[in-house]
Amino acid sequence: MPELPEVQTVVNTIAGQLIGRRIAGIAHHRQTIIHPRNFNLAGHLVGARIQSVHRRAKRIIFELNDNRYFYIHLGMTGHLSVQNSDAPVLKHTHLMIDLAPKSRRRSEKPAQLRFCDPRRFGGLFWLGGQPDTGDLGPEPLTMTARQLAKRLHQTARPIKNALMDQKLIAGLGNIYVDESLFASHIHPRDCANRLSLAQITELLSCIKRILRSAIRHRGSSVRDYRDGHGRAGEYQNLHRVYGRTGAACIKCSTPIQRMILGGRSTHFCPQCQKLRQ
DNA sequence: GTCCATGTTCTTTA
DNA sequence: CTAAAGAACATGGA
Repeated sequence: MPELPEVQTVVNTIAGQLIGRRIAGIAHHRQTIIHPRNFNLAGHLVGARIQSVHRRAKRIIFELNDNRYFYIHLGMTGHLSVQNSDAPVLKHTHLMIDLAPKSRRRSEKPAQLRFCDPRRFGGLFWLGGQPDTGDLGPEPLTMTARQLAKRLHQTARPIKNALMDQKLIAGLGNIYVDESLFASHIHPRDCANRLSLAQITELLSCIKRILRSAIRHRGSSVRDYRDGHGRAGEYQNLHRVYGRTGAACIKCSTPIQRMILGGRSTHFCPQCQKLRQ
């Protein structure tokens, strides 16, 4: 489900409904999606107020009023939304956080933040007082080409694998790496440390343009992804290589090829993205 | 039954 | 030591 644009869109669609609200209770949760295991979630959350909600890489970071933090990762199929407490509970809903009413008006219906995740690759991660776990690379949207070049030149991995590495650059996933490499005419298997500064400058500029456009289009709904209102994104209609195996390249009509790199499907145009090695 | 899936982490292999 | 490759997690759709 979620790469940077999708996670940003979820934040954009739920933050306003959460900020300033007190957590009144935990209605239901499955312990295995809570980290660390056996963490007393209700004991730490109930009574706290949500101060801010923001995105870091693919994580949705919640700041509580007493300077404690946790984040929710959507994994591959996670959905996060604010719903009325009497709304039907979908199968695979693993966490429901009761929100205290915003006002005292009796007409306001009780609401819950709900986390639903069929494959359970996602979860809630308690951070305590330290929001920066130190295991993530820079944000692509604020990174400089020099910064990216320095990091890429330290590894001989294929550029596709390097860009998927959250410690090297944080927030990209399979869709946006493939799309960015196509846009910058770089073969996915080109060695990261053999790319020129000019190529990396172009690559980063494509990454930024594509991510911004994807956020404007509220993410890519290929399969499972929905925003905080349950609404699909639109950027999947603008994919040029991802999921287009065998279809004609939008620039040169050559059939888009698919190969496996880093254990993931990798889509590219063999004509527009020549291997330079 | 088969293969595939927007992610991360751990283990095995080279 | 490094890094590549593979498996694992769990569920569902084509």
